[in-house]
Amino acid sequence: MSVTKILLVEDDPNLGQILREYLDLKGYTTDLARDGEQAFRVFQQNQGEDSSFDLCLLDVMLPKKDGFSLAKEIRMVNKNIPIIFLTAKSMKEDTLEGFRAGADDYMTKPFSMEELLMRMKAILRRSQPTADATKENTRFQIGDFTFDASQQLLQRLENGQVTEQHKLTSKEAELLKLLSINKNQTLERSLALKMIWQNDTYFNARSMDVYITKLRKYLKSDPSIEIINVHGTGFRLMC
Amino acid sequence: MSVTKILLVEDDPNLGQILREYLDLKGYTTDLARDGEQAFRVFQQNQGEDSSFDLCLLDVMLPKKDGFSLAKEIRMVNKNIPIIFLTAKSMKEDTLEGFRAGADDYMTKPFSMEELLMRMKAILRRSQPTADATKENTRFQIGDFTFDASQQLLQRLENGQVTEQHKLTSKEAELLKLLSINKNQTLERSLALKMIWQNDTYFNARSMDVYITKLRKYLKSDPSIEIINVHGTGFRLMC
DNA sequence: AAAGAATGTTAAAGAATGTTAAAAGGCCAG
DNA sequence: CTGGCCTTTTAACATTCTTTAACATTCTTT
Repeated sequence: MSVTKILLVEDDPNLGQILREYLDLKGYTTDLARDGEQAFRVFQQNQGEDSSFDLCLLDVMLPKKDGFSLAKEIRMVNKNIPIIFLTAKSMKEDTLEGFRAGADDYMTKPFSMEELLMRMKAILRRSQPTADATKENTRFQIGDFTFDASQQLLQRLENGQVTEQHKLTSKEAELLKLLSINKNQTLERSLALKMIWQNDTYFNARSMDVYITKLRKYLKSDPSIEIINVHGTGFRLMC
Repeated sequence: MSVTKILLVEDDPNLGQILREYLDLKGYTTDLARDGEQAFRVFQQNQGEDSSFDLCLLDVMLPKKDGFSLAKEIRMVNKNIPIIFLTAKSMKEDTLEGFRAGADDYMTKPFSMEELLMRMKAILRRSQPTADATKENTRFQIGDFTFDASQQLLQRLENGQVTEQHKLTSKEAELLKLLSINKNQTLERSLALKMIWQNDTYFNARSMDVYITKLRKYLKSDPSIEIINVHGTGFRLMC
């Protein structure tokens, strides 16, 4: 990884183009997306490859999907990637909300491109050493179970012996993966729906409930594992 | 390293004291130095030990040795420690110079302490790979009862035997957790409402009263436990 | 002591979730 | 192309959670 790749998401064509040119001039490779949904598609396509992004610059106000939601989804796929918000709003609530979503920094418009560059460097300097931790984790430990998300395989191991094994369907595996990433934390319903079913509707939500029941059955043999419901919010995998 | 240690360098006694108290309140251990030379001495003395600092907050304008020079010297001793500048000057030249000296961030006075905290957390999260938000304290002792907030499980133990067990709902658990954190202190109604129900309205307050009744029922079997009401203020868990 | 507000308690209503089974959709071998 | 098999969605019914309503009691103020 010699070239640093930036995902820039900005709907203002003017600013987007200028920033892109500036960053390219400074030796970065920049991909520019115009809205939140497009951005997430681009991000996912590049993820895991040799060509995955090193840093995200996200406008907060975007068409189709706002920057904060986008950040949450990106972090779901890659927990470590640095994220900087570009925002016209300077209200405290917003900045705090942004940091909660896992931002590393933010810039309030209008900003100096030099300062942006300095902040990017400060963050990249810190995140480079961990760069290999960026590689996507597809293996999870869940109580006695080992779950390989890419193989969609869930195995129970008791002193080295495989005592139980389930081949999961794609939907089962995707849901269990999201739960595993957020182990011991609440996975928001709407987030899971958008990640797996693409949109949050009543029927998809019911479908998800059916899958929760299935996962509970698979994991039943280890009583220390539980998928608990947080009423009105989502689910939490406890172990 | 369970406690995060901060080196705070600020010559304004007022601001220094306030910041220190705020950070201590938030669970950090803070050392306060008044000038650049003193600061560097304190830093060196703590370096290398188990008790070395995790982050520096440096005022730029300091007696005896300015913040930028101090930062350079500190970086000489420890290349990785995160540094945040506190500056009254907002001129671009200065901020750039600061970043060149190896800053991770800077705050222009006057700033919000909350925002400072958010930025500190963003930086610490990245520099402490082991920081795991899942492992906060969630176990409480309430009379004969043990309450695990993350598992939402309330058990009565009598000489090692579980004689009673309640799986709490999310709302029940959140409320009992707040009460437990403030054990033998008054938990303010409006605080609990904002934390659990997001806003303080008449109906949410009544809902909370219903939950208080439920918790009292769960805890009834140990007469040494009481949830008392402080009229017009809130509730207190006594035991 | 009386009035008004705050709290205590129970029950009912409505919404969310749990679970099972049947229907619909997709894929592949024959 | 077509029947069987697997996956996913929809339907139906059961259960649980939260809020709201209603009425009782307690507290504070006057």
